[in-house]
Amino acid sequence: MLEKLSASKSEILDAAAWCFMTLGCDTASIDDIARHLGSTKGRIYHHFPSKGALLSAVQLRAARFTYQAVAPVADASESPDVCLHRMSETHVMEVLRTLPYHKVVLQSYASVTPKSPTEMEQDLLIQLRKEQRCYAQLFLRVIEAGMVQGCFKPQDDARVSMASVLTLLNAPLFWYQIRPDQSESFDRMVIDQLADMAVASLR
Amino acid sequence: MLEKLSASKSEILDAAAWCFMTLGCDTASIDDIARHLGSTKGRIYHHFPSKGALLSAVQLRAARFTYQAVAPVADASESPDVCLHRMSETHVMEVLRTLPYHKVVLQSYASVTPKSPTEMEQDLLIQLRKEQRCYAQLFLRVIEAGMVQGCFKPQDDARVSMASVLTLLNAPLFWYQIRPDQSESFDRMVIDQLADMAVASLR
DNA sequence: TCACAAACAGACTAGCGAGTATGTTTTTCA
DNA sequence: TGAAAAACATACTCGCTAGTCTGTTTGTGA
Repeated sequence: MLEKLSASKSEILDAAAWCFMTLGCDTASIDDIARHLGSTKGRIYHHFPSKGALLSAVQLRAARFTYQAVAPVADASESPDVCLHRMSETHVMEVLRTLPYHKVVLQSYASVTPKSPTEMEQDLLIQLRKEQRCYAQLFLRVIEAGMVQGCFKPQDDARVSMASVLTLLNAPLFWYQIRPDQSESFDRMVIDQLADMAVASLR
Repeated sequence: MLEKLSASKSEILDAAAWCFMTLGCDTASIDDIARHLGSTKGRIYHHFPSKGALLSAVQLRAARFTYQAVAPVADASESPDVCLHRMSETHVMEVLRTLPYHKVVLQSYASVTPKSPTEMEQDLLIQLRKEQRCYAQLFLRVIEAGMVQGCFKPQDDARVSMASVLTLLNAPLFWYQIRPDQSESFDRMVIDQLADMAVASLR
């Protein structure tokens, strides 16, 4: 779960996430990423066996960013609505901090069927789905607890509620722009408003 | 706004939307779409000048599907929360009905920068953004009205609320699967639940 | 300091896919 | 009914990119 990655590898992932975000996962070429690094493809293919593996590594890292941030604040002994509110704040905060990674995940969420996936790339995809499910469970548990305890309105399918809430919390991926004038107050406003909406949507 | 399109052109758009959805906008080739139609690229290039134009046409049609469905029920003389609830129901219903088109929009929402856009493709993109903004205005107006009248909680930026609500209503794009056993009741459940959540998230 | 491996650079190939150019069929209409 | 245009089919080109192969540099440990 926590394989440490070298500085060079991490740098490559950052560049890949950035290029995938701005150009699109398929449009961005390995040469684009290498150029953005100020080096050549030799460096990339030395660390990653294929483009698909590189893409999966970016997505995997995105999932782990949010998991490592949110898991510590998912305290089951607390009131579910309070707990969900802090989880939501933390999630949005982390998404804004590591935006390129999550925009890549967003892109590849739509088209689920790669054309000719390698055996190993298939395994990476399975691993990715597993960790994503694991992360979603954090939210599902607190939402179900809230429905049982009565602070959330009971629904036919709590998984629909969970998925919808997570989508709501990821809404900034569609319109948030990284600007030079990183207005701290704007971020704070977005975080608060989305967390409020997430909790309110379940009442 | 309402250019009638021939039966053949419409059929091509359906096939393109399907292939773009299942294979991805960039992965799906013109030959893939032609094969799915039981014909060859000649037919497609006779109706559309380029792949980018075809993609834009799909996205434009998606925007018009929802607009034509929702605009009639956006009654400003009504209570904003009631109005938003019916708009939300209608939106989700239409999205589920024309799912492939909207999944294509979802995909191309992430990567905003095509590599070398033609002059004409640029114009199509501008036209598309304009109609999308126009559709979003329908929701923005009723949300702002609700905040003024007091049935919605006032926020710093109503546009953030609007964008988040629309994202929430599009949540099925991430997990809804077209199945042979189109359970009508499941659709109804999803529609109701999402519309409820959308209105509740603003209180 | 020397061997050896890791970490790259640079040139090359092979295949895929967008777009084109031209032929063929079908429809339309005068 | 005949000619012209629309609606396709087929064969081809050409650029781009993933992946490879072979050199070259930089650390690293004995």
